[in-house]
Amino acid sequence: MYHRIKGTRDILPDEIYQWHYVEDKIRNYLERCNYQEIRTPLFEVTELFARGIGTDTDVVSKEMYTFQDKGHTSLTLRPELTAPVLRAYLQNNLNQLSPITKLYYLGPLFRQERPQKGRLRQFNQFGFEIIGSEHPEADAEVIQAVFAIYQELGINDLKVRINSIGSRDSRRYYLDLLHKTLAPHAGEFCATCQQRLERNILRLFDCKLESCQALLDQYAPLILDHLSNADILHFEEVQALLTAAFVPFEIDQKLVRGLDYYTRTTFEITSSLLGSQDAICGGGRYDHLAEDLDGPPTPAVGVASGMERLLMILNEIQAIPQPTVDLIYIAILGDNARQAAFQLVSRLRAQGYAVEMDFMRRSLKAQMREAGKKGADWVIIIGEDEIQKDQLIVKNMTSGEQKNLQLSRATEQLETILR
RNA sequence: GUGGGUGUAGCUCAGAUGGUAGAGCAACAGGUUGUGGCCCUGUCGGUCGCGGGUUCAAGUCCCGUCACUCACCCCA
Repeated sequence: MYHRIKGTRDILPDEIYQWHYVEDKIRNYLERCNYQEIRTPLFEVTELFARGIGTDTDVVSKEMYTFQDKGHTSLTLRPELTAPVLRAYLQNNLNQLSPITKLYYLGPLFRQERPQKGRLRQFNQFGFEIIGSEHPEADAEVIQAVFAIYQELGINDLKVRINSIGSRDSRRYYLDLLHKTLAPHAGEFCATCQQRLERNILRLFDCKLESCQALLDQYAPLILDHLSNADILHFEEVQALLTAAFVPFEIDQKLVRGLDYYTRTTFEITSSLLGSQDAICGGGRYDHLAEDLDGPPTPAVGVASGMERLLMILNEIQAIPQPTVDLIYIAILGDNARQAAFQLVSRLRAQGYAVEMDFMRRSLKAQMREAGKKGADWVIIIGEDEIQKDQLIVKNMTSGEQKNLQLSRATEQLETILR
């Protein structure tokens, strides 16, 4: 017997309605914001991710599913969607159609990590991007919109954290400063932090060790104290806009995101209902990604939200309504009734009804049980007797009432009963 | 990659000190002749993850291995 590979999931029929429900809600809200859907390939040339996300990031350095195709091109199953979306935006010259483009997506991503709660190797995200605007209202809309989607789905206890890591220039200045300040104390940090100090200094803030955090509190300059005036202004306006839109948030100067392309605004929304991986979405501004991908300078901001994590929360708070079934079941008795029944099935379906008939040739009792189990509202019984008398029986499964109708005029007569 | 937990019927789980397995639910069939949901009865269903070892005897002890899971790193 074959098994699913590690970190993947089968979404079975009794769960799929949840996905449909959530996807509908997401699409509905995003289309109210006038985002348009985009679908890009599941794999891309490896270099797109290496250049877009950054070779030093964990995602690129150790989590990608990379392989060679027969033309010896290195391909990678997409580990995130911002870079592919921007690639598509540039390649198809969407910037020629309008200076501003709002895109959303929904689909699977792949990262070869050790699976755990809320973390899979193939997982789904929805996300959206505003490409073309450098202004804080774009940042604010992205945060406001994801937050609103969660609210419409019935989730309330969420924590929105925002930060600004500055434009590239002021960030470079800050990183230098940070390094200069901390280097003399390097020996006091834990082993991994010592590596972070040299490789990816912002990650120091992620360390869970109290000793390291204490050192940071003592020595590290705070990023917000070292941004340019323009950065500060931008960040303040984002905050003002969020406040105006009633989005609660807190500033977290230690919020650092793991992808290199971010500039200025970064944010994350977390839920206490998830496990240790508590972020339901994350995003930010990436004003230089277009250039990094050899396009013209194009400011942009976006967010990516985990579908599985979203569903975990919704199940936890039981916020997904049961699906409604709307089914007519046709019970058949005897070989002579089968053709008439099958004909009725096809007629009723053509009229728009959901209809299913018995395929097991079992007793009427068993067929009724089956109909009940499937949640059928009506059962139509066609047996040998009925064929003889040009009749059929319609039974209402809720009230238990049943009526005889004329088989040859079944479709018209049913119309009035089934409504 | 590192550490912890778990692995017994389709599902959820019980199986003290070792003596070759059970329950509930589900499935299926009956409870009079062609009618569901409740109730009752019965039936089906397991090489106890896999491989070694100890023992007269192992689901139960030991070793190994695989899988799942949670956590670290990082992220959705």
